[in-house]
Amino acid sequence: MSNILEIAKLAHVSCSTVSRALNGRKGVSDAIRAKIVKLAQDLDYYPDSSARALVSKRVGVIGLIIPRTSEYTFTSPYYSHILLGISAVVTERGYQVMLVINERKSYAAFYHRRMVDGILVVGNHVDDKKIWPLTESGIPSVVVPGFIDDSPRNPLSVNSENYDSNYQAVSHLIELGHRRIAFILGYPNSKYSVERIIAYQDALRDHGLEYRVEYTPYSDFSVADGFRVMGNLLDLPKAPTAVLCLNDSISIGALDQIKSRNLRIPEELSVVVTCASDMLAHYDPPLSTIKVPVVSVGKAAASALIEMIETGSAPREIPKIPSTFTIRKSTGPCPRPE
Amino acid sequence: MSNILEIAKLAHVSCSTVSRALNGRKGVSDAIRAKIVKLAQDLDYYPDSSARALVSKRVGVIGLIIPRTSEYTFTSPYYSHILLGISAVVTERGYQVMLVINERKSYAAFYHRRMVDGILVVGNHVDDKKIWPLTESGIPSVVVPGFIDDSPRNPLSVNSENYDSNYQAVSHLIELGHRRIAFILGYPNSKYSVERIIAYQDALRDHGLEYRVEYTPYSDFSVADGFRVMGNLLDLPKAPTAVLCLNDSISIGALDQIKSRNLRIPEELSVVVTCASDMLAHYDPPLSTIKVPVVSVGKAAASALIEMIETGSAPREIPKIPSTFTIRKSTGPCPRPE
DNA sequence: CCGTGTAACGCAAACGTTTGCGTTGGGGGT
DNA sequence: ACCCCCAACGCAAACGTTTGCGTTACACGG
Repeated sequence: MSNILEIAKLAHVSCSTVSRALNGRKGVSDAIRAKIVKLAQDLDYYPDSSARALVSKRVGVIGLIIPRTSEYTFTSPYYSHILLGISAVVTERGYQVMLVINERKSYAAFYHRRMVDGILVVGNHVDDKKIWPLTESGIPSVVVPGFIDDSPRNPLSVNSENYDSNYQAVSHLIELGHRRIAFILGYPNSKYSVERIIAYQDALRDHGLEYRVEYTPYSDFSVADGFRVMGNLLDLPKAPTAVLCLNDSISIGALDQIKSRNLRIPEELSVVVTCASDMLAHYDPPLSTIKVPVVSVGKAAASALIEMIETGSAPREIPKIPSTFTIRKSTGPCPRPE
Repeated sequence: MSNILEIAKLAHVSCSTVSRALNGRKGVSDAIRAKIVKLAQDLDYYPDSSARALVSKRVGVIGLIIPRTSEYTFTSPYYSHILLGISAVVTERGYQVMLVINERKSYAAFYHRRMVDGILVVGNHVDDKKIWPLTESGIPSVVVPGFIDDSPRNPLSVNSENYDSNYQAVSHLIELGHRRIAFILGYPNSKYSVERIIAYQDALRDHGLEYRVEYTPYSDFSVADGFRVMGNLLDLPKAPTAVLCLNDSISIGALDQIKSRNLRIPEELSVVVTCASDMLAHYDPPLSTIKVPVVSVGKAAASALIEMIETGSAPREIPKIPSTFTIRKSTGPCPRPE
């Protein structure tokens, strides 16, 4: 309701002094600063964001693009944890988050209209043609998680390390004697899937095993599809003796399928799940898990974007957030060695 | 990059004419309007939101408060569908959505700083003390879904109709001969739970049945807790012959529990699920369902808020969005009549 | 006592847009 | 021919803040 000029009059100073005092800049004595701060408190003063943005050219808002504002993205534990990480950093750095849900216009328009200082794209199955204009216009922008190819036209991207942990998990199963190891994947073009399938293939090859495509079915990342695909695997003439699941939802669906057939874990079937959340933390038996630190990924992405905004240049290197493979009780010796 | 003045010079008109032309107001001839529009296109002109907001006092943004920016809210099908409805309306009406995730400051501060034109509170387990200042300051605000009590201090709220559909479902089960009917609830203080439990109690009473508290356990709304609570119910000395579940997640957990015990639906146990999403649409057998039109709830809330913003007064009456009870194959005659 | 540096503060422009009011010109009614 | 009205357009203030620059006053060293 009140503005800077009003405070200035009551404090018998100029409005520039009020601005400096309230923004914590130097050039104002402690006594006057205290008086101004108290006055602002009493008058219930709030700075007008629009006026501030108009002159300072910064609005303190980052745009969050969730390409599919659909059931899937909001519902997915993976994405909701990324959002948690983003929220934490953004709040800490004093920014706000604007959801960019109006996809009819280009993403860049939100920057050009000065509604946001930078853009954070969440989701790796994004239409490249809507992404490229961001880098071409020099708009501070980060894509998380990762990106499919490393074209120079793509913005900076942040991802977890996906190769090592998967390699370890597959090696672990092989060392337990398993030869028929399945891996339920997600969408074919997801970088998330690609890195892991390569690790899987490498581990097989390094141990002298053959890669068989029928053991690496795709899914749509959902619980229902995890259930369906797991059923297909178990119906194979040579059903796998061990299975890895790519994400939380697939894991839940697959475990449901296994439970519905009364197969014992790990006596009859070994299971390794990939977890972003801790929804499966209390499963019986405790699950051997590839834990993906998704919250950290979100934090790293937000940090990188804010650094781009504030320094005007891209960070040197984005650290890959390491995943960790932990052996628990859901993986055991192969029941029927060949 | 370019501004209104630049366009004005090139078009040999004043900047007020440019403003009127671009905003579709009358008072500018067709010829000049066309020239200005083309010029704006060529110059890649975007209006500066800050400057516009500064003078017009409207920013075209609504603040979205999700009290728990936690795993729960983002993950829940219920809330994600509300967000879908909100998104649709907000986009259609030309607004943007800002996530209010900085809970350290009061919600009202976002309005006073003119970052938002109104505030939409999503979630009914909200701290009242953070809500009240909204109405007291006359800030356009809507709470969805519903609110616990009808204190005049509370803002406008939007909810689905919850009583009738639940009454019908319970009556349906009673008419099938069931006498031991369980109802897995959510948090005790959720309005969502309260209305439904009253309908449940009324239906029992109207049919001369006794209400037994051990059949109406609380849960935390999650899949895991649905699983746990369903297990407790089935372990009762007098286990129920029919069960209702309050939301999607509880339903999934409860169905998992039933499946893990190999109980046949509906021969051994009748089930009625409450659905906001269609995650359970293809379940076998097809489920008797209380369908809650959550997307519509979100739409109604957003519409009401925008009306408050634009007219300055609260809408007369918010329609209750009706839920519908549909009988399918998961409810059958009571297996062991008493 | 003088010169110099510095902290504290005021002045006023600038940011880009909207909008009330004033002016102009031309057309239509009497 | 006169008056009046309205459409089309310009002028300039206003929105609230930030900030570069100028001014003042005071301390301090020489």
